[in-house]
Amino acid sequence: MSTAKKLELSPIQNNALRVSHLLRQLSHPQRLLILCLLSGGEASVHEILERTELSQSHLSQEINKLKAEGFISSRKEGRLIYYKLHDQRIKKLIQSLQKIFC
Amino acid sequence: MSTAKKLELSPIQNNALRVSHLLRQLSHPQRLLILCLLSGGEASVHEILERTELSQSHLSQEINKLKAEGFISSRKEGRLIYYKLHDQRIKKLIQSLQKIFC
DNA sequence: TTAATTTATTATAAATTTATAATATATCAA
DNA sequence: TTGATATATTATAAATTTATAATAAATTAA
Repeated sequence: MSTAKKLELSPIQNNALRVSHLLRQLSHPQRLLILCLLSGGEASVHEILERTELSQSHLSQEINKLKAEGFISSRKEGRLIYYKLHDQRIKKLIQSLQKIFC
Repeated sequence: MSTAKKLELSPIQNNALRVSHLLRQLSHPQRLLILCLLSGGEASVHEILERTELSQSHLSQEINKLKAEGFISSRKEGRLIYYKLHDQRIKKLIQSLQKIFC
């Protein structure tokens, strides 16, 4: 049903939907910050925790969202978990944002 | 008070806040579409209405938000109101998005 | 084994955003 | 002046997002 509805959309509407959905993830300050940090390379959850202003639990949830979207991927090493950017388009976007706004 | 809090933030936190806030505006499909349309040049509310999937009232409200953020500006001509992109950074961002995702 | 550390999960309260309906205002044409 | 058209405003219901607290699970060190 929602699939059918999506298929009815014009290509432009569809693009707007796709891209806006993805931008929603970047529209939260701490999530954006996480992606910026990771654009500089891999980091453990603990390292990210120190550089964002989130509680442990909250950070974990936000990381989950980014992972669910396929933006980041993880690697386990002992009891640490390292995350890194997984989507090249997101990497490009972060770079564009830095170029334009920072 | 909230000002004081903002001043306490590190420059990086501050950037994340600024930019995420602005991305929030682009993270709504029809708002993003409006900006994309306007990146192709001026358009009247009525023209925008025909190319988005919003009610008249809803469109007006969304346009208001974009205007309040300084993303777009208006010009009145008779009973029509024309809007156009007002922020060069937003224009650049829309172009980047199109390049990366479309 | 026990305790400490690192990360995830679940439930939920609080805040914000989105959408709808009703109404208002301004401009023009007849 | 009246009616039609274009746009804005206000109130508010509904949906979504964000944040907090409590708890769980996995790993390592002692």
